[in-house]
Amino acid sequence: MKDVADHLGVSRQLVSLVLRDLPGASEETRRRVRAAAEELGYHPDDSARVLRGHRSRRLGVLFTMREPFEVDLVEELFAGAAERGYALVLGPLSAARSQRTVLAELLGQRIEGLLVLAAEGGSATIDDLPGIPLVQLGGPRALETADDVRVDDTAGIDLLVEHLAGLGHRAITHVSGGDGPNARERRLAYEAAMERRGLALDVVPAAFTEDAGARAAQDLLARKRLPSAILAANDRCAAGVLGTLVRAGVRVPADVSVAGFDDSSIARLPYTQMTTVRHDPARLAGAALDAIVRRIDDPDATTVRHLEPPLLIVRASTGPALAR
Amino acid sequence: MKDVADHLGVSRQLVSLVLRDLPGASEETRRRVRAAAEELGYHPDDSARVLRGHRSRRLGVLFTMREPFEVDLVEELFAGAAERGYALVLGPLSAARSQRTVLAELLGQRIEGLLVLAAEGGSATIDDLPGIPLVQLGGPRALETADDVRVDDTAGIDLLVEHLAGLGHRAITHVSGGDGPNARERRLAYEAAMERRGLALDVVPAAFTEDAGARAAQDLLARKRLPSAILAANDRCAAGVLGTLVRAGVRVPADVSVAGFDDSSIARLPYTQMTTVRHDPARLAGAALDAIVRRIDDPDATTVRHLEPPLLIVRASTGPALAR
DNA sequence: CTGAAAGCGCTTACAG
DNA sequence: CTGAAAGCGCTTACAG
Repeated sequence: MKDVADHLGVSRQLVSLVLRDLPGASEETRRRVRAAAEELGYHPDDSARVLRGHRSRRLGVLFTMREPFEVDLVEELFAGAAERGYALVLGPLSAARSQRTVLAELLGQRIEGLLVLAAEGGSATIDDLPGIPLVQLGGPRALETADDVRVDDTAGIDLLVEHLAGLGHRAITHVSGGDGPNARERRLAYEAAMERRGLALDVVPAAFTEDAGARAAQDLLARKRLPSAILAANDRCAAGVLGTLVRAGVRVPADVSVAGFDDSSIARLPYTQMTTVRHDPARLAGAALDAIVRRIDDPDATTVRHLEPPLLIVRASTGPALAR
Repeated sequence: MKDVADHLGVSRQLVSLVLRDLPGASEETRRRVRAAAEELGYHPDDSARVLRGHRSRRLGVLFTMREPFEVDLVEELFAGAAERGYALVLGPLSAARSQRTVLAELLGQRIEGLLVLAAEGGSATIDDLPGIPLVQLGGPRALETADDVRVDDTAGIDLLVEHLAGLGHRAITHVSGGDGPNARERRLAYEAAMERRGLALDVVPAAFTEDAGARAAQDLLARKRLPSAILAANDRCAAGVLGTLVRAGVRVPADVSVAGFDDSSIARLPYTQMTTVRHDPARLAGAALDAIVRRIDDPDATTVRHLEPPLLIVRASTGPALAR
């Protein structure tokens, strides 16, 4: 910073002012300072800024890079955090990097709040968080006291059952998410929606992965008769079901309709064209950021529970039921 | 740190010593210090450490979270960097975050070296890097002077053509990666391998995505006659080809064999079972880290060019050619 | 706008 | 092992 200041013959705090967009410098001076910083390849040292300022203006994000929908959310969080004057510190979880390890790294970075997306990570050990605010974005609702932003699972499943029943389907099987996050809510919503219509329940336990969907489809293929429609716990699972059925010579949707949940990129592929339910990652990210900023500003604010309404997306993987 | 020291009645630098695993404290003392740090929920401030030390021991990574193989590499980089005493600072690229923006963030974190994975990002503007070492890990070879670690594309394509020709295939179509990174190398390798065997070339330009593979498959389906085998530029593209063919009623591999490149998770799905070529992400990550650490320690070291040999993985998407 | 000063939480070096 | 000191690159507050 001194180099930039000396280069222009101005003071260091003038440079500091300009680069932080604070008032106290003319337009002309700002332009010159910015040009000089650019020319000298100067980048302010984040460590020094954080160390000196009483606030880091950093938010930590616990998530899984392998989950496409979590990556969608993180992209939106980047944009939303910047708008609100915060930087994001990524804490990607994996088999080799436990929640504990990643959390220690984030705390070493002096984050002011934590966004927990990590569906699989579970928030089990998160209670030893040293008093910084935490917002759960989807995933298991581990902390009753934390702010919480998530999709309305029940409404989403209702939309899908309504859609399938409207197409004349009565034998609708749910390939569930097993023990996964939100799996229970979705299964219960399926059961309630079916019972409300007087339709028989059929649940095949699986998980939120293509592999689990493929295994469930094999189980269904081994039966005397396939269901008329299959409602999978999420898109990845639905893709496993669909891929396996198609390779076994079953026509989708002529023989069986298949629907997913999430509207992730996998649902939009030309050979998938999956009917599903969309929840807008930008809206979810915005709600989560609003919640955490609010909590940082006022630790005693009342707890937020945001339920995002889903939207039905009808594509080519569902069609009218066969009369039989 | 002072709190921890006072809690035990020891000095601050004793605590500092122990937490950095330096010599100068007894085992018993180390145990007590660690226990007290744990109890008080103390996490050393990374900003202070970096600011004070003359080295950050941080490495930046430019990559794309949506590319499964890049995520595989990043996971391995985390482990490898820790072994070598470095921390990773992630710089995920996306439509909303340009290379310039992300690079500025990484430089603000005082990274000592940069690993560029970002296949799509291109290293176009990277020449304005202020003198920190850069290693390219796959992707376009933008900087002739930089260390470079990548898969041996030519050897990989050779293995696949050899495999298909050995199964009796003669009409082998290459669905290419178009303008994508490494696409040209792979296409040239295909052409050379085919010509060496006296086989006719057939290249359908596409890209490294499922969508592009699906479009290419539609083009092939519109022809009077399908090729006997299809060699796609990568697994994602091959999955698009395979998914589209299967939905059109083509049997794989009975009617057409399909092969990919990368051995990403998509190739291992039960309804894909793709023959492909594997390059070990752990080995690639290790080579890239060795290169960057070497370059940090000795900026004048000779340029590294690491070509990782690939391994043929035969699965169920390829089979004997039909006699016709 | 400038100039001089303090201080964030550490690490480093040194005398004891 | 302790104690006292310096300093990393900034931000903040203040008198001019």
